[in-house]
Amino acid sequence: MRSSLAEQQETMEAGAAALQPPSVRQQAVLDAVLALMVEGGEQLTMDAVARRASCSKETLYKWYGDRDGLLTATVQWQASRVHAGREAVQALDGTTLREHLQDFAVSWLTVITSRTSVALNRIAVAHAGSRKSNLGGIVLANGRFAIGERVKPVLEAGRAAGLLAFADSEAAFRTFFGLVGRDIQIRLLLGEALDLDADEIRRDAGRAVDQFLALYGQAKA
Amino acid sequence: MRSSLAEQQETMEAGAAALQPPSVRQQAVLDAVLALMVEGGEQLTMDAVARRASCSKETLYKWYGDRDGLLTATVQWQASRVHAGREAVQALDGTTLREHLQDFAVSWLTVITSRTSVALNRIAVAHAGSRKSNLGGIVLANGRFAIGERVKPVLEAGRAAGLLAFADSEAAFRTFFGLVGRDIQIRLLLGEALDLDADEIRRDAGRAVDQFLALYGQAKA
DNA sequence: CCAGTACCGTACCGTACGGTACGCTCGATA
DNA sequence: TATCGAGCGTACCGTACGGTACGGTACTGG
Repeated sequence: MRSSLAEQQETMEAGAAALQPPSVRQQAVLDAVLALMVEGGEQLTMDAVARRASCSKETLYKWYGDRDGLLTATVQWQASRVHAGREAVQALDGTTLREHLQDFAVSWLTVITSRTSVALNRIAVAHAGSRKSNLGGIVLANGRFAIGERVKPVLEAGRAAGLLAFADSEAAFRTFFGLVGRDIQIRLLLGEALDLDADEIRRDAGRAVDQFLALYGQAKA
Repeated sequence: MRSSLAEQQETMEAGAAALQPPSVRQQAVLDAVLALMVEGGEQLTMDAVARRASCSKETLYKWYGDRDGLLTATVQWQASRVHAGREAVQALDGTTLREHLQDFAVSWLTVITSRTSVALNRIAVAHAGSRKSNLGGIVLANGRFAIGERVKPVLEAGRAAGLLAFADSEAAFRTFFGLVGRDIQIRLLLGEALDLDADEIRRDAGRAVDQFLALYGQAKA
């Protein structure tokens, strides 16, 4: 008996890339799930997914094992296309450092304010309450922690170039994270409307970067 | 026909104080709900609540109208005992300003890391997804916004005393909020263990206050 | 002592939803 | 053309849970 996708995932760590990427048809199913999550009008039931994806429930169960498996696959599918590869960090000067940080801040704000992210995080948070199949862990691994791992090398390169001063890059990153996100994510998750356009995001990101550099920058920056 | 508590609440704005505080027995019921939320082992069903509170389901429905009414009342009950009254802000010097900010930071961190807050926020976030009865709004009003309204006068007093410099107290508060909370709340909501003891909270708060003062403090501070 | 009220405990109802079974179609392979 | 597997649509099952009904009990006011 061929092992189902669900069984396959069980042995994996949260957030690891899927061993076997979903087929095109499977991607369409997962996109249907995302669409339903985002619209939110309808309950996210297996029937609704099947109807939306024009597939049978039996297929859903064959592919994903159970409802949790489907949700997990959806979260991973979304995660798989969010973060691009990490580019190598070469020598930095003050300007490029600032640009890098600005880019991170903008893309992070863009992600967390997107309807998809809000919907997905809501599901994951709700799920984290009732244990079993840690969607929360996957979301954290691909969100907060993934960006941390991408930002920290930049911070360290900044320090190596004498532009930044800090002892612990993790702590420095967390401060950056706080300055960028502030109360935005929790307000969105709790249902506030609060939509930022690209301009506001850029300004917000700029302010956060300025503040971060004010706290951690060396004279040279 | 006497209007039920649920109907009574409908006409109120999110987060306003209850017109008629719950009776002692009703408080016990709401505490039972909170206890169930925090333990999380059991599903939060009306049956479970009735069993835990040793009351009949019929009574629950009489008092609260429906499940949402019960949840709403629970959130408001918890909110009602979280925030103490706002003390008047008198003249500030650098030391007392720092103390005030430190107190806010400590109490905010203590709240958001408490199991009760995490459980309640999870419920509210989940609820915010499916519209109807805005628990999210209530939680926001009594959490994030309530503390904002308490902190901003202190910031303004600090500015009046020449200790702080900022144009917009809301923006300054949001920075403070971000520096204090960082990634803590979202990590907890998404299920990370991450328990801070009182010492860590105090250190964290101190760091946040230092950073805030570094950004907004005037020479005098 | 009697009515009325509040409320507990429990049984019950309806339905929504997770999960399964099955018949049918369609495309691929021999 | 016959066979087969993948997968769609639909019907079905069991159960959990929101909500209601009702009998029994204890307390209160007359």
